[in-house]
Amino acid sequence: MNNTVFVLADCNNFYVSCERVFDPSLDNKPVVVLSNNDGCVVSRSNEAKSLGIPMGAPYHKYEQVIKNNNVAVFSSNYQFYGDMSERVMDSLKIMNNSLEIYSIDEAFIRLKNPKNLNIFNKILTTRENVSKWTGIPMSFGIAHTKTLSKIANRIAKKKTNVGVFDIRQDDVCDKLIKKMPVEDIWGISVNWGIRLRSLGVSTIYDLKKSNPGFIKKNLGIVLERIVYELNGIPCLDLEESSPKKNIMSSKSFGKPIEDLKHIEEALSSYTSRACEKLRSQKSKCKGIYVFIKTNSFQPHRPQYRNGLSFEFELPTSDTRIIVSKAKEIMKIIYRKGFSFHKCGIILLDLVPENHKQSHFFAYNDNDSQEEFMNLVDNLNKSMGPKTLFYLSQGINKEWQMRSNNRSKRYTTKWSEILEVN
DNA sequence: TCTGGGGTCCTAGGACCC
DNA sequence: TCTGGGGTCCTAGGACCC
Repeated sequence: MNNTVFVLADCNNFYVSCERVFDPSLDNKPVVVLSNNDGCVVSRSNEAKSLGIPMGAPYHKYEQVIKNNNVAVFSSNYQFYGDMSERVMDSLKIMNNSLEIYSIDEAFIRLKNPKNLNIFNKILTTRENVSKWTGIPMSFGIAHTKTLSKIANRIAKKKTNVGVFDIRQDDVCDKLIKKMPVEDIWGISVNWGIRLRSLGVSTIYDLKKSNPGFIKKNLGIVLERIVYELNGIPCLDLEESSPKKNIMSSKSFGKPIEDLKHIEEALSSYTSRACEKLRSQKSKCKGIYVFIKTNSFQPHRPQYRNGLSFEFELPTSDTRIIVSKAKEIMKIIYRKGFSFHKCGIILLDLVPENHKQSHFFAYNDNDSQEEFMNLVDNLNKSMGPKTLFYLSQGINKEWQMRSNNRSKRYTTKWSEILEVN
């Protein structure tokens, strides 16, 4: 048996928990947080889960249940959640060096040579400290591989009071996973569940006992790795922060839009956001992909979708260059007479910003461009997002997303700081 | 009326080469 | 008349994740 230990740390009902930190009257009450545009339910308190509101449910379908049960409803407030996430991750980092931030509310911790350590107690302390420092409740799963730590985490969340579960004992593990469906594994969803079941594999234990070669032949290398991981043989290591390879920014509009001018405004705004992210990870992009689509949830309406990519002569992170090219592409893919629902941009093939592959013919004015963009970024950082923005993003914003119940940005905006009376 | 947004990795198949 | 086999690279699309 290998000696490395992986711990998956996961925030409980993260967005709801964030809201509760600044409004304790929400404790023990049903609470949901909606996606952008108030579209779907993306975070639920345990009380809301008990009411049968599923993850990802369209809000409008559950509006009645929500009203009847006095469920508190919040629009998503990503500035706030992002900041709370940073606090949680920083807390984890103080206590554990090897950390992989896997998503806004999850991180893997790797403990090397943990022989002389009482891991369970160490993790209990970690959990207490995060709760004390940030107010966010977490669950922890301890195991020999990442895949098993995910399973341990699920058990910690559902079946323990302390929020920590160690699954390293083989007999303990086997007993539990005999009762768990194969779809409870990280990386196995409905589709693969169906194929596995057709091969006679229906529980996690069944998959653990499968022949890796047979699984590889029938389902590919990803599933084969999972079989090894279930047996305590790590195939996945910590992936310490690597820069993104693509950056996307897209949103559905607050209402259907036909006018090219409004679409261009929205696109400018999303592009500008994508470029900020690009520069903040110190990258440039070699190309872009721009797309537009009608609402596929309304199949009786005329449907249209299109997208087109473009490659720059030189990698760039200049908002002005990227916005103007994105708008050119939009003019090509746009068609008059459709009600559009969403558009977006993906920045492709990102390279480090100092990777200056000079092009013999291309005009190169990088330095003054970079100075200008830095100025804009710094100003927006210190004075608040969108202090300075491009006129092409529009003023009236016909396309602005719906966000009717957003809480205050308690931790990132002075004007919205919590007041105690 | 109202169904999110942002990622990663793998595979199959075509183009091309020797 | 005969028309291989093996390799690489690229891309689109599928599957998964939170």
